[in-house]
Amino acid sequence: MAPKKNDGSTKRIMNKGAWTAEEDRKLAEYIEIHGAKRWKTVASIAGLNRCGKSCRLRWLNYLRPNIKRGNISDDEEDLILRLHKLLGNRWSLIAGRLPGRTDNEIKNYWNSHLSKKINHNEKTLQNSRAQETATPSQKDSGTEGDEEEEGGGKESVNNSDLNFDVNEFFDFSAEGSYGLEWVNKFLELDEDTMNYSEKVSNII
DNA sequence: AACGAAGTCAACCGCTAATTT
DNA sequence: GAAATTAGCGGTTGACTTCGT
Repeated sequence: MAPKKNDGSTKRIMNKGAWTAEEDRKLAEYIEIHGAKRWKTVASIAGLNRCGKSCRLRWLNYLRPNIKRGNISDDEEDLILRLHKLLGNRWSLIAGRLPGRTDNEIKNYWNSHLSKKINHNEKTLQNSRAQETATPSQKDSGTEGDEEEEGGGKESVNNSDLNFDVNEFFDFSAEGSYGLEWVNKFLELDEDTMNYSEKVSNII
């Protein structure tokens, strides 16, 4: 039998849309006591006429302690750009390396700010390249700038010259540590225009 | 001041993966 | 091992706000 869709197993009409302060309070109170698990029961026991998914999302993106909101710093932006280049649209992984930021926030920030920025940069890059073609020079180093996207989807990074399991390689299970060592290591290497294979062998 | 376009962000949806029974 | 349930992810939507005319 196919798994039931969502958790809307009952015919009850659930609340949708923006959360009220009262709902927030109930949810936070419940989680404080019982912990953040079994979202379906959280919803019913806490007296929230919401589906479990909605509760989970609200907690993770808004009510959870230590959430940073707004004002993404230049450093954070830079990190997002670089991580996205490495990981693609794997927002939760990117968010995991930015303490206090949520995947939803980063995804939104990317879609509304950074993607445009990148498009703009690519255009200017293309223009300058077009001018350079008058004097054909060094071969196009590939990657940089034009790969964008397509990292997401499955659990692997597909670059022209590299295909590996990101989770396996970087051990994202080290939750909470926010260890940025590997990122820094990678990003240092990224400064050069070396290809991914070189990066990996260097990290190893 | 009014109105439409563009931008932003919270929340929902559909799906897969992981876990439990 | 199979089925059911739960958790989590990324894409998308829609309400609200800001900006330009």
